[in-house]
Amino acid sequence: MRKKAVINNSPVCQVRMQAISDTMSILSGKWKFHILGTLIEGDKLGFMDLLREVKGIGTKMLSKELQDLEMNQLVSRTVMNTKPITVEYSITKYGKTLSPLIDEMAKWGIEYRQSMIDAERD
Amino acid sequence: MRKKAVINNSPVCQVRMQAISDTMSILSGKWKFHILGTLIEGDKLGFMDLLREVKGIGTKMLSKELQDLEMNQLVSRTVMNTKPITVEYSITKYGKTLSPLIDEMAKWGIEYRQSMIDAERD
DNA sequence: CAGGATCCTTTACGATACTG
DNA sequence: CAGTATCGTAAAGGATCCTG
Repeated sequence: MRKKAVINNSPVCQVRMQAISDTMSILSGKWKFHILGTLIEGDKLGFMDLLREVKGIGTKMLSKELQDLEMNQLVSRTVMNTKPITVEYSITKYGKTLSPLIDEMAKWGIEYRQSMIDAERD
Repeated sequence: MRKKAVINNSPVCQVRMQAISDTMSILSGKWKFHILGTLIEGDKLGFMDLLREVKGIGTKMLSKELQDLEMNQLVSRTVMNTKPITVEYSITKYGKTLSPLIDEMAKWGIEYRQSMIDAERD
């Protein structure tokens, strides 16, 4: 009878894993963090503004990702009364609750780059 | 001449975006956070242990993701001197630097669930 | 036990053209 | 301007079988 590795599979831990999955699925894809980051920097941007700022993205992806984010209340979309019509996207109050997470990602990434540079000099 | 939205595209900001991309690409895919989370909870797990703990994953994905993580120094792999051979996977010291990020993901996900529940009762 | 090889499905993503 | 529609490619992921 072999030993079985026992890890912490308490309810708390299951909830944690589920939470991580939730977060990941909401922020999944290549562009969401970029879009959110951009909107956090510069509040109120038009579709074309985002297309320019989020380097490399196309209209299809931008449109789709914005819809996802809007559905999850992370960004708001306002159609302006102009002609031709313009739209203003901005981050919601709720979307701003992602700032600590985004900051952590940026922080870790920066430290990662640094550790790569350090490792090169040996 | 139309107004152009000006956002913060300073070098600092570019670096930040790049850092976020780096982090994402290292932790990309459906399973990396799960594997890391599991290894942080229960240090020293065999391949089969992980296969059991990371619910839903198959051998191919597990194997591939572990290799990715090992390549980035986030987990270590030790072949034991047994027969048949067994392997011990564990999180590295460097891998543990991801804890704050993982914690943030879990935290946000939990709050997200709660906000969904709250929104339901209106 | 640990994992590679193979085959297959599905999803993500991208380029381009078009519309109110 | 702000998208949608269409088409095509590539990558991700999964099921199953096989081997040292």
